Amino acid sequence: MSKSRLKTNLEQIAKTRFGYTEWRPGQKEAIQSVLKGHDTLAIMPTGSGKSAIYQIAAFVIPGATVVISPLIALQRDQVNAILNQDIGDAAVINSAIDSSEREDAFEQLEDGDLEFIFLAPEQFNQAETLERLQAAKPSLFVIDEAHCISAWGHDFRPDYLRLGQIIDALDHPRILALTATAAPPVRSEIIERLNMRNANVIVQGFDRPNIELVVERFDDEGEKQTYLVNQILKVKKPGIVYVATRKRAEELTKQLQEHGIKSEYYHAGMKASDRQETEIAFMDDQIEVLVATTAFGMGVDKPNIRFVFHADISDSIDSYYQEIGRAGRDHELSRAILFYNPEDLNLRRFFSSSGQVNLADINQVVEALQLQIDPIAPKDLQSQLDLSKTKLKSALNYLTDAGAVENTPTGEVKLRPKADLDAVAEAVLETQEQRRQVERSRLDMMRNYAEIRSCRRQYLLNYFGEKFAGPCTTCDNCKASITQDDAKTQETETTQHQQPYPVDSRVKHKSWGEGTVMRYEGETIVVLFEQVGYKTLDVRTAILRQLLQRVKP
DNA sequence: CGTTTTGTGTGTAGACACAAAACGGTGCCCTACT
Repeated sequence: MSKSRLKTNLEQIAKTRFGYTEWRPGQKEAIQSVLKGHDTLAIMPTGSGKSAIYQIAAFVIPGATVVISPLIALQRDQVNAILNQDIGDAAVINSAIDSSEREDAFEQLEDGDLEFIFLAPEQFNQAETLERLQAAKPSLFVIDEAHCISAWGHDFRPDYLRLGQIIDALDHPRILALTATAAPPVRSEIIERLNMRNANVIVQGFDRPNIELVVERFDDEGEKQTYLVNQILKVKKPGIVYVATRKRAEELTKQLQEHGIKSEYYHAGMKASDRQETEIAFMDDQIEVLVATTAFGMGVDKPNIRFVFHADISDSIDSYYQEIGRAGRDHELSRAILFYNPEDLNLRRFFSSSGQVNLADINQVVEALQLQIDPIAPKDLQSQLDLSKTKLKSALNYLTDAGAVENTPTGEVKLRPKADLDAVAEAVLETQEQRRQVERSRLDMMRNYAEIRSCRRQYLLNYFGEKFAGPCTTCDNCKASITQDDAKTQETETTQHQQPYPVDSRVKHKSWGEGTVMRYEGETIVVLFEQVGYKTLDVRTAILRQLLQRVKP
């Protein structure tokens, strides 16, 4: 197929099947990358037609398409969207699907009558799922919301880290990973964990200039709450307030209702039916202010959200940007205010170190594995242990990374014969400690955002690897400095500071080990070290004291 | 780390002080019970 024919075909398909009159930025590029045979990671904002990328690619490439999606509700939405178009049949596989429907879906997939099959990574805990997909020989493997690999894979949903093995066991169909938000280190992890080959990364602009960025700082929790409620009363609605706990969600909602605001809360402790009802009411403009934990938001694309407030700080810039990005999809002016009390960092620190495995957990798993001659399924192993399913899986992932455990494609595990088990346990704990450090440093980056005096938009965009010199004129810091007339000269100076270590180059620090230069912030340089996470150094000191050495990659 | 719940001691009835322990966020899945 010649290039021009491919182009014409794509345009025709987009027009006739999807009703597209023109491409949105990055869409065609991503589709062409997949069609040319590249494993592709596409990072594009929600509402920019990410779904159409895999739908069109799947339509053009012969053979079935597997779509991994984290939430059953999202899977349902996607299937419905496909069934409303004339691009093939689609089905969902999950625990609510009974065995005959499941059987039908697999058979149709194998016979070529089903183009799309949607499932969560946990489905591969049943060996049958992989076997049936192997028989269907899918040609395209899509991972929607791919940042979940990095965000959830290490503790909360460890099956996300096994997707690479699944892909290999399927003889490596083309991979298409999609997400709205992924900073450079997250991108690398997605590529690595999925065993992507010849990977193409397509990134669309991150800037959302219609969202005003503001941080209000408090040292007294009571003052913060009062001010927050006042701001909610004043601001244009509808909007979302993110809080850290379920209890705060319920309390704040009650308070807002007493002020006559149409407010409801949303968190994972609610009945599924109530959650759904609340979400629909919010989408339908029947709720003015939704107070929610992080449970709310994935897949939500409501155009007229006028504000996203954070009553408690997020655990990372990644989470924060994703959450505020739900505001102003209609490109109208919207506000993102972070109500910052440094004490709130403690709860985030607690969350980021929970769910870890300790030495006793690891020993338990290793000892149980030593008694096994044949590979065993984790769920059979669990009955012999005093560990939650998630912790066991997480421990097994760490043991696999340390080279002590071998995984069969169907997910059974076996101890490697010659492993030095004490050394392995130590290595696992060290890897985990490194991860904890990196998580901490991600929270530090979030704290920096809250405390920074320069352009907040510049800080956010640079975090995602996008060049933006600032000032933006719509964040609180830029607005404050416009009145002071030195703002502009200051900014010019910052951008002209010396940058002796190129961005993306490798450097070595004598106590922090090796890392990658992420960005410059004024007179400081930010490096992401594998072992200790993000660190900010003064550029001049770094040079004078030779703190950083350049390393060849 | 901070807040809330549960447990202990006192000294004989109920309450009160204090200490210790538990809890705090994201969702698949699957099993046992209505």
